[in-house]
Order: sequence, then C-alpha cells, then structure tokens
Amino acid sequence: MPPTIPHLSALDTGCPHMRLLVEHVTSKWGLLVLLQLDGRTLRWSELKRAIPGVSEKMLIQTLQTLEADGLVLRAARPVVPPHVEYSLTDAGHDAAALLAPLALWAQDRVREG
Amino acid sequence: MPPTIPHLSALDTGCPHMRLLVEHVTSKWGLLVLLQLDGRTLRWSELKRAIPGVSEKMLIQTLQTLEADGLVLRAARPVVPPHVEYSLTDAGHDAAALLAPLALWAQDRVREG
DNA sequence: CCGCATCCTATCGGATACTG
DNA sequence: CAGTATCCGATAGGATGCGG
Repeated sequence: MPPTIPHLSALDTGCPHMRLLVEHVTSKWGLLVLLQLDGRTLRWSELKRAIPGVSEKMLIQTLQTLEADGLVLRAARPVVPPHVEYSLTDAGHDAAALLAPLALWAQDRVREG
Repeated sequence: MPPTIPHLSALDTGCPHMRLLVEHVTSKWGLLVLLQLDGRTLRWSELKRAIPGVSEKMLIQTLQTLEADGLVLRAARPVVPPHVEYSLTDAGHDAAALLAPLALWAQDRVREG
C-alpha cells in the first residue's frame, strides 16, 4: 500500500504548533462547534442548545480558543440583553471541510463494528 | 459560505463511539503513529526512534488502542530476541489518508501566523 | 528487543454559583 | 443573554524500574 503523502517529506510530524492546532480542532467540543457552525451563524444560546451536554465553561473556553486560532468569528452587538453571534472564518470553514469526512468515516466504522 | 456536508443530516455529531475513535486517531501519539506507518512497516524500536519524545508506555498504549480499533496490525515473530512489526490495516490507511491533509493544513497555517 | 507495573503530576472537563 | 469564578474528580501522559 502506497503512502498517502510523498512520505513525510513535506510534513514535520513532530511540530508542536501543528499538534496544538490539531488538538484544538479535534478536541471533544472543538470538533462539535466547528461542525455545528459549518455553513451557518449561531447565537451563543443556540449553539449551546445545538450541542447537548456541553457546559457553559467548556463552550466559552472552546469558542475563545478557536477564535484565538482565527477559526471562529465572534460578533457582539452592544444591546441589552447582549446579542452575540458566532460563525466560521474562511480558515474555520477549511477546518470543518477536513473534519467532516473524518467524523463521517469514524461514524461509518463504529456502525459496522 | 455553504456547509461542507448536507447539514448534519448524515452525521450524529454527538455519538460517543464516533468521538472515541476520532480521539484515538487524533491523539498526541496516535496521529504520529498513523502517519509514520503510512505506506510502510516498522519494527517497534524503529517506530520509537521515528517518533522522538514518545515514552515506551505511551507508544505501547497507543499501538494497543489502535490495534483494538482495527487500524494497526501487529505481527510478532516468536524468535529471541523478539521481533515485532507494525503496519496499517486498510482501515488504518483510510484514517491516515484523512489525517495527512489535516496535519498539512495545520502545519501550513502555523507557518504563516 | 519488547513490553508490563507503578507512581506522580498536569491538565481536561463537569458542577455550581454569581454578574452586567 | 452571555458570560466569569471557583472547586473538584477523572484521566492523560511522563519517569522509572523490572522481566522474558
């Protein structure tokens, strides 16, 4: 079986920065947030409802991490009560596009076995 | 921006089994093992040398997890001293094929920012 | 050469309560 | 509504030493 990429020539598999970013987007809630925001904009409360089981702490923390990574866009309107919308940046959409097939593959595999 | 997949219709984003498998293949050492074994067979000691910084405990543990998931194949020849070879199953190769682009994307992103 | 067992610590992540 | 603050248990993962 041939390798998927021209073997490791283009990839520094040990790079810690790359690892960190991968950890962020594949983390328990990071993955769900990116998939939920793929192709649409959601308010904080909508996002929370769309991801059953997530705690407020983890949702905020995950969103802040992904925002710092430049994957998630936070748009706050200064009204009362507060109105905050989350969406994906172009880079975030790229990430979602890479993660969706991975999630689908994993789901298909566990359905059989 | 249109969604990457026909929105969440085919994907149960909350499925714990799917999550677990994703965690395994994207884990700190799981990712590196799959990429290193992509397209070639390595002995345990070779694999350890190919992944700088990995402890024996984590390497074994990771390999056993991936083997239990049906992604890694362990072939032990009953000689002394022991000779054990690791390679990818077809499913493991599929996983590597999905992970390599993700790793490359992450690497390209951290190089800029 | 390959792997198991034990200890130890840092971090992840859940529960709860409080604020502008 | 959209967070912040604090506590606390579980686990990931590193260090070390032993065994066939």
